[in-house]
Amino acid sequence: MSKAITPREQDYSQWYIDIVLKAGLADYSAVKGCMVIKPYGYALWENMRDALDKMFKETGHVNAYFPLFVPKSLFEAEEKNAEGFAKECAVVTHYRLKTDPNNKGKLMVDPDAKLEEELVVRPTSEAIIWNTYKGWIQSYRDLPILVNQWANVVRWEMRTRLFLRTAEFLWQEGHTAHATKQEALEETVKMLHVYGEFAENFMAMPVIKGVKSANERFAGAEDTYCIEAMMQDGKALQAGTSHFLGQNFAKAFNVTYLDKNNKQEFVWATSWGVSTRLIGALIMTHSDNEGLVLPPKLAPIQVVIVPIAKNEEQLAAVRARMQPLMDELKAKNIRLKFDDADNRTPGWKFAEYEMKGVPVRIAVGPRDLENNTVELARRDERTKEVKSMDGLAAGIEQLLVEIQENLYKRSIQLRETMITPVDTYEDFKKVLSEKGGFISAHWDGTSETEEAIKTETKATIRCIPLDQVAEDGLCIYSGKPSKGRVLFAMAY
RNA sequence: CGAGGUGUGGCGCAGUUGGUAGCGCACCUGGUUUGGGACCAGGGGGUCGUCAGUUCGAGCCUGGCCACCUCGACCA
Repeated sequence: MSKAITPREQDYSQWYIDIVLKAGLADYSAVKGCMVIKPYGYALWENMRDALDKMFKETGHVNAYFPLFVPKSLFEAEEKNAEGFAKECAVVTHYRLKTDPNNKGKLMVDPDAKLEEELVVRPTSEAIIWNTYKGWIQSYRDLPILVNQWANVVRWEMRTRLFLRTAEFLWQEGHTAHATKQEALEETVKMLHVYGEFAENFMAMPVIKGVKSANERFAGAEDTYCIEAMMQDGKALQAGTSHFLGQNFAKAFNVTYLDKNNKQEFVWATSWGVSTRLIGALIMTHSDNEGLVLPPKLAPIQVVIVPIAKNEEQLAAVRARMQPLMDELKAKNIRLKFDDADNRTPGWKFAEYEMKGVPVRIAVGPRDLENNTVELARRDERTKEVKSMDGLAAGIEQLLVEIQENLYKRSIQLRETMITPVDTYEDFKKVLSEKGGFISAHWDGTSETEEAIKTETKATIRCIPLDQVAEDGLCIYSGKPSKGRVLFAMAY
């Protein structure tokens, strides 16, 4: 592994790629656009997944699993959804290979094994799930259905980026069914807040909650709510979405229930999801030129102990001295690694764990054993100090909390500087090209205006913030009246 | 899909006028080391992306093909 990563200032894209590869999160694979998530990256995802899963269950959801394949006839049932995804669907047409008679040792698709009906590899699961829900729902007593699934999906993207947009990715998708519009709307917003809370509390990543404009809405949704995060380079990243699907899927799949008055009604739906893209968001929110920076709540390793020893006896002495501390930390459920690998020097390990974003590092050597101290280093601020071994476990526990808070504080400060209100299109273009970030501006509410701005500047409306203040103004583009500001940005 | 790039040991790369493959890191052994990516000595490991052509001889020349990456277009 080479030593340096490309500095952020020099080439942000390359910096990001370097972090992903050199921190050992993921690798390129033999398949274009698909990545291998390596153990360290997967451990990070597992921590995210576990925290989210707990939050889903606390809000009454249960997990289930639906098929990877969606028969084409089901996939196309909800027209807007199908159209929206059609261009990026992988399709299974055959179910068998055979040896190629003209090419020894090679296989070919068996033309006799053509499927009667093509199977779409799910880019999202609304279709297969709503086809299933049809059989689950007869009465209002069957509602609500609050199901989530952890799964992989495939979207055959032209252009991929590690974690941010891969052809196959891991995610969770919640699919709920409700008796009333009101309840479905409440669910949509509730899950948006779950995502917001996860982003802020666990990822230490500030997000803006809002609603998508019609142009950016999920195909098949009545409304798409989202959390939008601001990356260090001034580009926005959609970090999670929660969709109010109305009765679109219920109508497409004829999912109805009998209400208390024995009246047949269509079911109301929501769906919501976050993906491994969050790992990309995490990287671009906190990391620096030394590598990854991870919030303690999600870090696979929260504390690493690097022993410094000239020989086996010294190593044994360090280990013995650290054992009580390690026991204490483990009792506090702190994820810990004691790195006694003898083929790496301490200096190498210091650099390596900084690259991997481990929040707290402890170095202990003979000098410390003598003085009853350790060297304690924190990744977020890259500072280190000598601390007494006495009361260290509690101090470390506190430090992890402090680092978590500091990362959030730091990123929200940066984010605040990245929201710029503008009142003219000239200023809009100027801020966009010179500074980036979110631009808060008046918009007349039409798709035409949004489209025109996108064509001219590549910026899109990231969201209409939920906390938008009522303010009369004029659309920066059309000059028509507007009742509040929306957020524009260049986006990933 | 457009532009560019790259394919040589696990990784990163070099390879001159064509003469039968090398460097750094990593790995193995031994020793010295270890407080910010250690050092010495010895050692193992490569059908040079693929197919064809030119040639006595191809990593190198010619042509085709394939793969992956980057940037852009596209993208809920």
